[in-house]
Amino acid sequence: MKPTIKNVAKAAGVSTATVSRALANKDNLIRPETSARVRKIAQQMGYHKNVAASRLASNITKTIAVIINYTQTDFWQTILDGILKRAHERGHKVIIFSAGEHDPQRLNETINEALEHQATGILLISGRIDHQQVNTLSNAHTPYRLISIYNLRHPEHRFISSDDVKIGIEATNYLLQKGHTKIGLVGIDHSSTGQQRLFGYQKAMTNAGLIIDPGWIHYGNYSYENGKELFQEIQGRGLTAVVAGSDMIAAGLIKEAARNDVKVPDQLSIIGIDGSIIDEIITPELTTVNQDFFKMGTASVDNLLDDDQSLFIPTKIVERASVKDLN
Amino acid sequence: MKPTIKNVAKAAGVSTATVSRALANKDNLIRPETSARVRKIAQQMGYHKNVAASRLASNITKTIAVIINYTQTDFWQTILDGILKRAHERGHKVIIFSAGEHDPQRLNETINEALEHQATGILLISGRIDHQQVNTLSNAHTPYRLISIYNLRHPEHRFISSDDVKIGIEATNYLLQKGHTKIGLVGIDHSSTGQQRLFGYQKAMTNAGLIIDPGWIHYGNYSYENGKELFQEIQGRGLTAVVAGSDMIAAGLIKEAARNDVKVPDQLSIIGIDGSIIDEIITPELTTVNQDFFKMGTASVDNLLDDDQSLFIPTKIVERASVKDLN
DNA sequence: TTGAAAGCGCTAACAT
DNA sequence: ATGTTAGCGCTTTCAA
Repeated sequence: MKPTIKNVAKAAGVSTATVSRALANKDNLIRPETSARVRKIAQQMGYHKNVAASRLASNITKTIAVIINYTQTDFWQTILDGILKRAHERGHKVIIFSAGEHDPQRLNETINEALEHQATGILLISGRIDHQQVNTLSNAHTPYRLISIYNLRHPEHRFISSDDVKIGIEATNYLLQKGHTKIGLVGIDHSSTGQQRLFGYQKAMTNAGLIIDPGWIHYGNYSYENGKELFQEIQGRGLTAVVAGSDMIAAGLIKEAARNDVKVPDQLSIIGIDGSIIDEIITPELTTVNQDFFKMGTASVDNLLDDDQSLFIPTKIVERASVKDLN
Repeated sequence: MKPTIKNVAKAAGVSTATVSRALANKDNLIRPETSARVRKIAQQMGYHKNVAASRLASNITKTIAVIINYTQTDFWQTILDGILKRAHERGHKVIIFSAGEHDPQRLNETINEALEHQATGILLISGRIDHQQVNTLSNAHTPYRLISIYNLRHPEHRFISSDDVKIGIEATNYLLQKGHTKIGLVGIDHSSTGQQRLFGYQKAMTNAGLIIDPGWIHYGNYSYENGKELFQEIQGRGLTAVVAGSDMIAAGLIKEAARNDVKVPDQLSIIGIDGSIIDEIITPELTTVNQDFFKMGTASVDNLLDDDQSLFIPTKIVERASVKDLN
């Protein structure tokens, strides 16, 4: 049986209150010698406080629950880094719940688990979420923020995200400025993020007076494998440039292009949205648009704890999106 | 104020016991209509059970705590995947604690946090750990397993790991069979893992009757950046082949080799230990030794819950370590 | 099938 | 500086 505060109290010949004080380092409420002695005994017994009981009694948690609904991409890893750092700075613990891979049912369960933990607040990192799930969150009495997903028609759901419409516009404009007119969009998904990027792409093309051939747009799941698969879709359509929905899609496209003797960027320019740690590793030809994911993490913590409004993390795409020697 | 079970009970005109039964789906102890009615009311109120109180009262958790002490490499991600899958299959929740990056102090705190959570057991994924930390774990009254780190001199500390000595031997043998005699070992660290790999390398070289020049061995931290830095260390030593301590190290070496007009594998053969998702992406020249990290995750859960002995995850290095067109 | 009540391990007044 | 005690919100006998 695990030792409880009572066992420690008895072993030390003091009351449970004294043990509690000693372990909580309430130095002004306890004699240093007593405190030290109690702590030593507790350690010897291998005692660790029962956080459930502690929380129940004190009603304070200082814990941020993070839900990761992760996909093939690893963009959440850097976000999590940012969250961990800032949360630690602000004296909060972070507890992470994983909701499997794109499984709505499990995401639902996981949201409930997180809610049950009575955390200070919940951060949900997800590429996709449905109505019911957001409802569960908003009906509960726990502050939450959606990271990297938003719907401007529902301003009541606070979010922290990159401005995907802007990203779509800027990535497309970048290629337009290089003189391209037949530009494809490959590998976006049907979620909020994908749709906003699509919207940005359409806006930029239309602004430039260009007509988009529906065959220039191909959906996917942001993964490397999918990038490879999608390469054949853009063949034989006269495209000279492609906006890839993610850096992994771009990597897959480039890989397949090489296999098919299509020279990048001479015959086909590819610009990838979303940078990650593999930026430079993937291939020398590709440098990706790097959203400041880390900052997204820190901002999320601040936004949640300070109860601020929704926030777009500015991304300086064009400056960073240097596809080297592109045409 | 968040609704409690009392509020729900009052709203439904029943006792708290009935609410508890309804929410726990104890179908044989409650009339279906009552149960349904109570659950509906609870949902309308946005009620979520307080998991702290629940655990305190029932004294069951069915939760596995995972501590990630992550480093520059991302090998833990696949392990975590395996853990999540198996834990879910076995009806356990997983709660993840992050211990920052190679910070002994924080790792210590995090171990304590995990211990306080009264989980069924603790899985610690780490490349390095010191004596004090393992002590904390073993003195507490919670089962634990060390993942990917072990010390054969301390059989009391259960682990799940690849057999790094064997990996070192096989990777070196692979190059020996190709006819290399001047083989370096680059990027291993001073931890258990690194030392076992070094031991394997030494054993293989000695077995082959070769003398190791101390200048052939270079320590590092398994990261891509470090791989690039270490390239200069192996220059001008007459090496024809290198065992890289990790796939990221190998990627860094290859990148720098290219910058220095050293042809891989014609002038220098590089074999990387540890595969990860970036296997194929990094460069066509490199395919890495892929330890079955996912299996390591699932095995860890089983091993912990079934209270089995320590376990080496078999790795079929040679079959997988095809460095294409190498020499 | 439901309710009353004890108690899980801890914290925080309040008392001494 | 330390002890006593009343809960925190829930589950679980035991009774009805």
